[in-house]
Amino acid sequence: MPARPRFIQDLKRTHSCGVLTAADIGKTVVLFGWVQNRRDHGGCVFIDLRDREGLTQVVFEPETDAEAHQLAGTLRLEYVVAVRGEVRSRGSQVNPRLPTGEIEVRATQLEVFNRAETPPFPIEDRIDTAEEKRLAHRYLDLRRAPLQKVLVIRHRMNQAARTYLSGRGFLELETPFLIRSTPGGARNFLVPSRQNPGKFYGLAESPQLFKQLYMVAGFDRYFQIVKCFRDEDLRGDRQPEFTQIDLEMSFIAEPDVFAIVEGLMAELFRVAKGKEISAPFPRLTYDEAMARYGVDKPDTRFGLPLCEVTDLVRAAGSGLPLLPQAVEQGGVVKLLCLPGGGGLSRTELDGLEGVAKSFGARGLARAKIGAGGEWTQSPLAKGASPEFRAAVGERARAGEGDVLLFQFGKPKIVNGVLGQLRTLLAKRLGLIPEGRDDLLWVVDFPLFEYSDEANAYVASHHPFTAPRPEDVAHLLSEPGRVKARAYDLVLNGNEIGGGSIRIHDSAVQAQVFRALGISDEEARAKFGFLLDALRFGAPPHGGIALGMDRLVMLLAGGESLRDVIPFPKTQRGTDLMTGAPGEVGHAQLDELHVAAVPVAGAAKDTG
RNA sequence: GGGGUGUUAGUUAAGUUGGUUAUAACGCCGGCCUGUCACGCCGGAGGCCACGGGUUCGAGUCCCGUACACCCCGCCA
Repeated sequence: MPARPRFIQDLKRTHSCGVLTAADIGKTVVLFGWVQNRRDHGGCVFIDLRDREGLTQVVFEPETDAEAHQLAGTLRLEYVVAVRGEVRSRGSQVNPRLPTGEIEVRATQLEVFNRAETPPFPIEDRIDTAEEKRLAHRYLDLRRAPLQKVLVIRHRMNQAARTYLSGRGFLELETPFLIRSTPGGARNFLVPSRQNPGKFYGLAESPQLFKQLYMVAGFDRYFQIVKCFRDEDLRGDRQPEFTQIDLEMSFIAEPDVFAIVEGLMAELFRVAKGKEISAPFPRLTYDEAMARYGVDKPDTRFGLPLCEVTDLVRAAGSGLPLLPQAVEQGGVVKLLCLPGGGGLSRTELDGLEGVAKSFGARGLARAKIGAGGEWTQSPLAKGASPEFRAAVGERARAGEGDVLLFQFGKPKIVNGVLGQLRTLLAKRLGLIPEGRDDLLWVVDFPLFEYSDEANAYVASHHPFTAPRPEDVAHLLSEPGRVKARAYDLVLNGNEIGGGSIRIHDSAVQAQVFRALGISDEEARAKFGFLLDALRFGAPPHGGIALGMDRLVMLLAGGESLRDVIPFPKTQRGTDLMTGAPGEVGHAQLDELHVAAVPVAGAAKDTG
């Protein structure tokens, strides 16, 4: 009796588990995969075999092959097996929910490559297992089709970006991760240098300076799909290491960057969603965005604009409680008009005050407009004259039954609170149209922002961002009014990219450092290499970086970045699978010339 | 750094006013079953109620603290 052919050595995989159809009936096939499900009828045994492409039903019958049938009885979920058999019609018993539902494979040979312990959670499309448990066994979570689908889309987006940019003269060039720790901006992860006692590398928070140096070196167009590292507190849309599509171009201005990115976004939408988007994208100035939406990344898919009434309050005078005082102190008064009160109950509206406070508000004055234009349920009702109410109503286009939500005080707080309320209410009231995608550019950011904490101006983008030429004269005299040649790309209220035209003139760069309160010596010490580079013939240049993870999340679907990053960290930056970050021994620390300081109140030293 | 929610079997959840042996479903194990695809039927095992204190005759339940996860504010040039 001749030896049976062996799987892998003699019998190669002929098909994946997602492709067989009625057209394949009669073929002998070899499938490899995992046992998704088994239905054992004693006589015949059904197995759903799974690989990354899909599911195929395999049937084992004693009369077809007794040995395979007997072995099939021992199969359990997630066993890794090989099957050889004949593709057969299911006759009238098709499964319309499966792409391969017209056929099944009648097995003539079965081998178990590996058995599996019972998984800690089911390997199914829809599970409600705690994320904590899924992250601890991420390799099992990644077996599930929804995650595999996202990573396939992510692959396509990476491919599309490379193809698109390469086709337009961009070179994919690498930059170091281990760099000099840069002050300001995001906190760097530090890496102690064994060879240089007492010194540290910083992990690059972006390739910013190096891509500029590529421009100085004459590479003209650079791109990279690159990891960035930032040691800041995390959110659902922020991870300590994340990926950017980073690009930089020489001899260009803003419209050139916009055109390239608009084309790139069109490609990404195409491969991720099969959707065509229209370009150019609308442009909104930073000031317009703040005035109308309260944020610099407005979601324009719905209305609910903010409405400023500072001037009306000033004109109305002192009859009103609180408001005029806020205006006198240089504050602003803005409001959000909820048509028909948004259909919210009084209790729900009351609850908004707590929400507003969580966003930094001191309170949330509101007013419901009555039939005669009077204000009710409002602390402002008493002091507001009919004229004031009418003027406010007209400006806010408000009428009977509408509810006005007021904020007054410092613009930053007022805008922040109302801006966040606006998006929250839109979600809660279902105002966001399904399937709509709004892409837009926000431009003319301020070059500097005043930091109360630092008691000084700080760069709002980064210190290498070019000021608008007409503002250069004000750099030192009125830094607050200088606009930057910076731009953000916004998708549905999410910042998905940001960039700028850079400073290519060392004299301007020196002035910016001075405006930021960075002394020549300090600038020399920290960015000497860049200042030098700018003096040796730097071309005009600029670029942008797109947040790849966030893009995948928004285009492929996902609640958080953890759904689109294969091996993500928790909110505290830990990896529940590997246990990173972990403790290291004294010997390792000694070698690095580093000593760990025990945390106050910590349990004990396990060294 | 601050606010909020949660933690009960492998998984998801229930657990009343603090009171007998902590329930259910799915999964798991054993048996039966030749057309299932959420297969079905019979039987069984499985618990440090996150951890540490406290209140009480008695705590899964009440109080305090800790840990972990998630959401939000601050932070993210």
